[in-house]
Amino acid sequence: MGVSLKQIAERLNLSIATVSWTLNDLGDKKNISRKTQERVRQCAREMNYKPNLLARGLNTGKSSILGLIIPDITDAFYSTMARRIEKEAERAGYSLMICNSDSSQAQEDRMLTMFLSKQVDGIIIAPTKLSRNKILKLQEGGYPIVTFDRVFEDANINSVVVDNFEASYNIVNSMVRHGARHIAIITTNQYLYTMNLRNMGYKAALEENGLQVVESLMADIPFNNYEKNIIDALDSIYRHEPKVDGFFFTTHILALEAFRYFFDHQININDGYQLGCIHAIPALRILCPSMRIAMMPVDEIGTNTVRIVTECIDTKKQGIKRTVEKVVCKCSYTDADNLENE
Amino acid sequence: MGVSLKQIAERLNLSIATVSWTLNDLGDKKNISRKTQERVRQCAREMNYKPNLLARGLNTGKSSILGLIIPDITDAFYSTMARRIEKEAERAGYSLMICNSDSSQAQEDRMLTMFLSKQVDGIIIAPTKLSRNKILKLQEGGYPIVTFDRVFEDANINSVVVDNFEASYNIVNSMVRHGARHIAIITTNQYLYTMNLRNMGYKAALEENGLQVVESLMADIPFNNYEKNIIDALDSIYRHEPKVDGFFFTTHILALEAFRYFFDHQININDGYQLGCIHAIPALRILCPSMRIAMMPVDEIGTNTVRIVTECIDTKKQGIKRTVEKVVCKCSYTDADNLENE
DNA sequence: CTGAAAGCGCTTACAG
DNA sequence: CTGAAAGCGCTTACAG
Repeated sequence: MGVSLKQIAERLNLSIATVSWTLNDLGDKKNISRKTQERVRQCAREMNYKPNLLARGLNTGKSSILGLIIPDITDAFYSTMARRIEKEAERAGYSLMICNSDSSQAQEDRMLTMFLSKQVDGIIIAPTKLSRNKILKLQEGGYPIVTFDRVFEDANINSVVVDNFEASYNIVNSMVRHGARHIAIITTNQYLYTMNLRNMGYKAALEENGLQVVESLMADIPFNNYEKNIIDALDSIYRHEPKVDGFFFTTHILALEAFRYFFDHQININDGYQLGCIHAIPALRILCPSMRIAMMPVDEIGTNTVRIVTECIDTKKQGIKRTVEKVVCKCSYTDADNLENE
Repeated sequence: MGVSLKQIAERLNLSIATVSWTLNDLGDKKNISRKTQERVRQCAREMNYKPNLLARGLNTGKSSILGLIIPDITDAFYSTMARRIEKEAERAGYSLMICNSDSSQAQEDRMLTMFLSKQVDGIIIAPTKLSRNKILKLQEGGYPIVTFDRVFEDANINSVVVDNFEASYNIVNSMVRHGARHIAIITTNQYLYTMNLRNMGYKAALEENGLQVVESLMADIPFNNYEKNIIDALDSIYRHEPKVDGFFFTTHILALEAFRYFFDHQININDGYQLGCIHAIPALRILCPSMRIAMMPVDEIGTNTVRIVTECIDTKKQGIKRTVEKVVCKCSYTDADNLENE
């Protein structure tokens, strides 16, 4: 094991308290002589002292760790989110534990209990639908927790949300205005509230523009084995709706996968189609520079989730905290402007 | 705070020890009556008892946490590695803390000390060159630590390595055999041993095939602001070596970025060029289906890093542990065969 | 069959 | 100016 306060204290013939106070910069406040403080610091350096955070945590009841639960770190959206949240957490004096839930409730449950056992000070989570009750109970018990991305319909849970309806509406509306008449929508995990909103935004935009909502243009892809499922879905769309002239992808993962399909089937998607996507990864800018994109505000979401959870930790005050972040809808990946200004 | 063993013990009029043993499945061994055990379990369930892992860790000297330090979780290679390692760690009974080092030694240092303070049981790290001494010292002190990906030249540190020289050699050799005569190589962080090996593999393949190593075909991109730097580098290559007919990318990040350049400059890279890349992401299969790829064995690396670090934890025995994993060099992304069988 | 007690390495009132 | 001591919530010899 490492060096303990006790060892330093013994070496210097001081009490553990004196050493602890000095090393925690309470020396002046505790009226410990500058000379003693210097001796302590010197000795700690020599012995390469590192505080045992388990002991400290046990004592203070704080671990200085925040827990993050996301569906899948290999999803570029979540990895950038994780990075951002790590940075914010660090600034607030916390380190971050990241766990994947695989979008499975069982797994999410296990991560949640593990975090609680580890005495994590607060939890940030992009939850599956089914965890709602558990999360709600935690929050009601005064536990600092905040949801993002896959938030719930009701407003009783701390959350950082985004207007998914509006984002979808704006994208699809713009596609129509630029000439698309038969726009397909590709969703997955339709049961998620978030996804549902995107679906509704799509429908609203069509109806607003006097276009029909056509069932066979709407594909919901089971996320399990989506690589195969999307092929079937696109096949079906082309079979039933050969005049399809637009695709609205509700996640960048499906968009990328669709491009594989277009490529394999030698469909020149950059000609005669309007495309739109919720969020995007850099590769998409190369594959389809003209795609309309509703970019998730990663920075704002990151900042606010951490802010909310730390606020919950600091002030034990109740009350639901919820912020709504602006999605930037752009005409293309590189475009700086917001679509709404069209 | 949560429920403690003490509270359960008081409620049931038992000792803390009895409760602890029962809940840790030592009841039978300790000859605690089945009836008592049942009462304890029942009560724990009712009170929603969750063990405080800080306390347990402080006591046992084990945190059951492994630390992972990687340069950047948004890099697809590292995120898949992290996922894999998390899974393996879990199977071995550990949870994983992931930290980004940003390839900065200062940051890496801080993460390392943080992990030690948190009493992490072992560390897996893709290190920057400069951390060598620190890591070596830790290992010599008996601390379980293993490196991967960015390993060091000497063999004194536990590591899971890959034959970067051979991988590069095979890729470039195949490019030449398929007709390329002026192959550019794009590197970054050339100072890393790993990168250096890739560079040497490239040179060896050229020389073996009677081709000259041309300085102006070799671009080393400073990773800071690589998006801009690669543009300058490619500009320079096309200026000095207009006959360039092949590109060997030493990382998939640079490859993707180069495709942006090719696209912006309307260079049809799928015609008249031989391409090769170390590792790849799915988008590349769409952008350039004919690219030769040396795929990093993510699963094997993940399995072995965890195996080595847990072995170090379990058996305190010394001795350097090192494994060399096979890189699969393929003719194209979807190709199943190994290039060597050509 | 079960308990009393020490100890893991800290922090922090309390005391002088 | 500094110390003795309790306690955070566990585990685990030791004892009966």
